[in-house]
Amino acid sequence: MSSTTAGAATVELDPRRTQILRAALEVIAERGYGETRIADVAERVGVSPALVMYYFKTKDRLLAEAIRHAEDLWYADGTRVMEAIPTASGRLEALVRITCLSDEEVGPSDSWALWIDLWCQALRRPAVAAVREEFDAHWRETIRAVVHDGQAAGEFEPMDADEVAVALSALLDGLSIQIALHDPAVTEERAFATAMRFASRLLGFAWEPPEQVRRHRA
Amino acid sequence: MSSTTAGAATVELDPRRTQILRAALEVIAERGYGETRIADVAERVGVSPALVMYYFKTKDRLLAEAIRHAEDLWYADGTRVMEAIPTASGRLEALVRITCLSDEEVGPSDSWALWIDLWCQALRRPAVAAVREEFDAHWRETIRAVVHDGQAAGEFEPMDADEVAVALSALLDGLSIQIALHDPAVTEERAFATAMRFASRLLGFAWEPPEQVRRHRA
DNA sequence: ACTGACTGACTGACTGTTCAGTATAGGGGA
DNA sequence: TCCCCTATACTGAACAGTCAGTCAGTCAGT
Repeated sequence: MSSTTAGAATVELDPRRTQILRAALEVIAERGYGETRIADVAERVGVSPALVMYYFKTKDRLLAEAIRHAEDLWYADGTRVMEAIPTASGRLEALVRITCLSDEEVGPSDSWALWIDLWCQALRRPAVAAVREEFDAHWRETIRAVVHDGQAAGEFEPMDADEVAVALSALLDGLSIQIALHDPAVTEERAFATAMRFASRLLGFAWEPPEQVRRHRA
Repeated sequence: MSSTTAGAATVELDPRRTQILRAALEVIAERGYGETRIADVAERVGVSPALVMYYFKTKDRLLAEAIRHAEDLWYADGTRVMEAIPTASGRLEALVRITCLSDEEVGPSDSWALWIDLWCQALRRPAVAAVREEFDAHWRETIRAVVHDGQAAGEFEPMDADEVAVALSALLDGLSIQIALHDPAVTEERAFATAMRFASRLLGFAWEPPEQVRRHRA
C-alpha cells in the first residue's frame, strides 16, 4: 500500500543536514522541545551555531523539520517490522509491542517523551499540529488495516474497524503517557498485557499473557 | 498541626494569592506552560511583575503551585458531581462525560490543554511530576471505586477492577488528547460514544448511544 | 578566482529577579 | 486628638543572563 514512501524522505540527502536533524532530535528528546537551544544542537554535531542557521533559516524551521524527520524514521522502522509478520493477530501484537516496550528495534528508547512533546507543541504550533495529525491518521490507518485483514482472514470478529482503530490508538497513547512518565502503577509489561487483553477481548481472538506477567483470570 | 502547616494554610486563604494563581492558570492554558511570562500574569491581575515575585519567590514556584491549584479545583468539582449520582453505571458515565465533553460543569473548557502541558512538563520537572502522579493515582482510584461498587451491586461483571481502571483511564487520556488537538477523526461526541461502548462491553452492562448526545444541561 | 561550507564575534531583544523606595493602615503612647 | 513607629503591600527602574539571528570574513576545493 505504501511502498513508495521513500520519496519524501529522500528529498534531502545532504549528510550534514540529516546529521543536524538527528542531533536536534536527540536534544529535543533529552531537554524537551521548548528547552532546545541551537547551541546544544550545534555542539552535539561539533559545529558552530551559525552553521545550523546556515542550513535551517530559523530555529522554528529546524525543530519542525526535526519532528517530521522523526515521524519518517519511526514509520520506516515500523513498516519494515510489520511486513515480516504473516498473521493479523501477530501484526497487531507487534503494534502494541512497539508502543509499549522500550527494547524494540523501532525508534529511540525515549521516543515516548518525543510523542508527548509533539502533542504539547501541536497545541499551539500549526506546523507541528500538521505533522501530528498526519502521524495519528497514519497510525490509525495502520491499525484499521490490520483489523480489516484479520477480519477478512477470520481471525477477528466482525465489527467497525474504524471504531477499533480510534479506541485502540487512544488506549495505546494513554498507556504510553504513563510509561513515559514512569508511573509506578503502569510498567511497560503491564501496559503491554493490558492493551493486548483489551484488543483480544474486543476483537475476539485468543491471547495469553507471557509467563512473567501472567495473572489469574476470571 | 498548626506548627508545620499554619503557613501553608494562611497562604492559601490570601485572596491576592489565589487571584494570582487563577490568573496564572489562565495564562498557562492560553499560552502554555513554557510560554507563560510573569509579566502576563501580573498584567492579568493588574499589578506589577514585582508583586508576583513578592508572593511567590520564583517563577517555578508560581507555576508549580498553579498546577496543584488546578488539580484541587478539578477534583473539588468532580467529586461534587459524582456524589449526586446513585448508580455505578451512572457515575461511570459521568466520569467519561467529564473527560470527553467540554460543556460540563467541571474545569475550564480548555482543561485538556492543561493536562497535556501537565504531562509534558512532568517529563522533566520533578515538582510537576509529583502533582501528575498524585493526580493520575487519584483518578484511577476513582474509576476503580466505581467499578468495584458496580460489581458489588451486580451492575458490572466481575473482573480485576485495577485492570479496568488502568485501561479506562488510559483510553480516556488518549481520547482527550485527540479532542484537545481537535483531530477531525475524533469529535467529543465520538470519543464519548467510543469510551462508553468500550466500558460497557468490558464490564458487561447495557449502554446505548443517545440519538443526539445531550449537551447544555437544562 | 569563484563558490559554497563554515566560523567568531557581535547585537538586539527578551525576561526573571532584585532593590531601593513609596503609600497606607494600624497600634500605642502622651 | 495628634504624632510617631512599624509592618505590609506594592511599584518603577534597573540589572544580568540568555539566545536567536546577523555579518563580515576565512578556508578549501575546483
